[in-house]
Amino acid sequence: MMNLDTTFAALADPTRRAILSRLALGETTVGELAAPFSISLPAISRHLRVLEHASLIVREKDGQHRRCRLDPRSLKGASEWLDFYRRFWSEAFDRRDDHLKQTEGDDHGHDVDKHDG
Amino acid sequence: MMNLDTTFAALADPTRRAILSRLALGETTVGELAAPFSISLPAISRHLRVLEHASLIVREKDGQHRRCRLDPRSLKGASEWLDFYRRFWSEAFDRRDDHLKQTEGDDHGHDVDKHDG
DNA sequence: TAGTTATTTAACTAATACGTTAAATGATGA
DNA sequence: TCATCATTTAACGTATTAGTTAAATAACTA
Repeated sequence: MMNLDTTFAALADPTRRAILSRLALGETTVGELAAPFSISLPAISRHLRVLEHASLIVREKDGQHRRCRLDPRSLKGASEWLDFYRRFWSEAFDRRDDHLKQTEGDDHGHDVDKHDG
Repeated sequence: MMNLDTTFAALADPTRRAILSRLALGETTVGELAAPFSISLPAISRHLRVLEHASLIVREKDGQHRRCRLDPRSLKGASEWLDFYRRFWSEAFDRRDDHLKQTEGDDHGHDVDKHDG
C-alpha cells in the first residue's frame, strides 16, 4: 500500500518486526518463519498479510510452499519520513532551543503536514 | 516509554504525524496545535497524551497553557531500527538477491529479534 | 484416489483505538 | 467571587486488531 499510516502500523507489532528481522537474513517459507514463535500459524499468516499489504514483504508461490522476502520500499519511505527530524537529535543541533526560538513565529499558517505524503 | 511498539504505533496516525511536523517548527500550545484540524479538542488532547507516552513530545505547564515540544529520543530510536535495513534499499545492495542467496542457510536458529531491543 | 503437508479462511472473543459530547479542572482577570 | 479561557477526563459508540480453534484449499506423495 506504501502509505505511512499502513507502514508504521505494521511496524508497531513486535512479531512483525521479528519477521522482518528474520527476512533480512534471506527469504524463507511461512512455516520456517513461524517456527520461532509461540503463536499459531493462522496468526502468523495474518501478520504476513499485514506486512504484504504494507509493502514490507513480497510473497510468491513455490509449489506447496509460499516464499516470503523483504520488500524495502516501505521501510525506505518510513526512514525518509524520519530523516526530516534527524536534525533534532543530531549533534549539530544539540542547542536546538536557540533554533526553535529563531524559527518560531516566522511561519504560522504553514501546511502542517506537507512532508507527510 | 521509548519502546518501538509504542513509537511506531504513535507514528501510525496521520494527525499525530502532522502534530510532530508542526512541532518541528517550534514549540506551541495545545490550542494552537489543534487549530488546523477538524477534530475536537479532546481528540487532540488524547493524541498528545499518546505522543507524550511514546516520548515523542514533552509537555510542560505554562500558566493557563500547556506548551508542547518535540522530544527526539523516540524518533531517533525508530530511525536507528530502520537503519538496520538501509542496505536493502541502498544502491550498493541493489543486487541483493546475490547477497540473500549467500547468507541463506548459514544461520538457522539465530536470535530472530536480536536488534529489536 | 487417498493421505499428508503447507497455508489460508472463517467464526469467534477480548482488548485497544479513535472519535464524539458533556462535565470537570485549573489559571486568569474583572 | 464570578465568569472565562485552556485543557483534560468521563462516558460512550463503533471499528480495528490480535489471538484462538476448526474447517477449507491446494500441492505433493504413495
